[in-house]
Amino acid sequence: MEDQLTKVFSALADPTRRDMVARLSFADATVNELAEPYEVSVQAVSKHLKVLEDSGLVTRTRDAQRRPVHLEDNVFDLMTKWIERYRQRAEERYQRLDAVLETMEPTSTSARESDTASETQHAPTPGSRKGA
Amino acid sequence: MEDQLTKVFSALADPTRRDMVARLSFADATVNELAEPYEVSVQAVSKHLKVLEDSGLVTRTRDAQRRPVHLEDNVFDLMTKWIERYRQRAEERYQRLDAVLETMEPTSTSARESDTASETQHAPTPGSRKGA
DNA sequence: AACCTATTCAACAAAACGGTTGAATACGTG
DNA sequence: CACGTATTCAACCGTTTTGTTGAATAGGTT
Repeated sequence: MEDQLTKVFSALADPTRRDMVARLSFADATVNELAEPYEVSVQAVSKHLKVLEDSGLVTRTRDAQRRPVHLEDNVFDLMTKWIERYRQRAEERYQRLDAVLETMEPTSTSARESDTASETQHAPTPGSRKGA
Repeated sequence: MEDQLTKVFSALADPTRRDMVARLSFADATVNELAEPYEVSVQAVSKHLKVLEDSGLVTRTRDAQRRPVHLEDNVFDLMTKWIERYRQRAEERYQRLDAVLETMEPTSTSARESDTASETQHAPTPGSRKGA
């Protein structure tokens, strides 16, 4: 898993991790502090933190044997930009009312221009392949 | 996995799925159309679609033996709301400059009010438990 | 030095994920 | 009706994820 967008989205795809982010939005915290309210081991929380860190959502500084975790707000923009881009496009399309029609009979208006759509990598090169 | 937020985030945590959403923002498409550019089987794409559908990001109508997929823009708001909420809070905190200090010595200003943080469910009740 | 605390590393297991192939099912058409 | 196309279901498989426990590392404290 390379790209940051994937990392950020998967990082937030976990309720515990989202809750940690929520709490970190108020104040930095140590691993132990963060682990306290959850019913999982500190090690598990440490792993969650690693995921968040790898995604760029949090950073860790050092304070003696403690490693305070800090929420990095800038990464959020990455997501909102992605979301807004397509949400807007979908909305526009809806407003123009083509929506329902263009599925069945491309009316020249749009239909086939999905070229620009691909987010950098078009063929996500998955594992093997059907005829492989 | 119950809550929609989790479903939506995990749905978008996959590059292929994000690309499908991107393409669907231009026009509705059938499973086969969607599968075409990728190097995976149609069945795989069908599965991806199911994930997107379960998350509420897309809906499927019926047109003879075809099942056109339509992007449901409204779900995006769910995410942006969540994101904005905490990004804003983190930003505010940064601007007040408490940020660095409050980790080491709670200066009465804030530090412990993470109560409101928890997103509905505080204890995400994971699998078993350490001492179980 | 001996010890306690904070955090991570390592090995392991169960479950989820993403893909595959083969067989259904649903529907239009010669 | 036989057939072709579109799509899904089912069983299976390798990899990743999430959690556990036990041991290691880092840094204060007495």
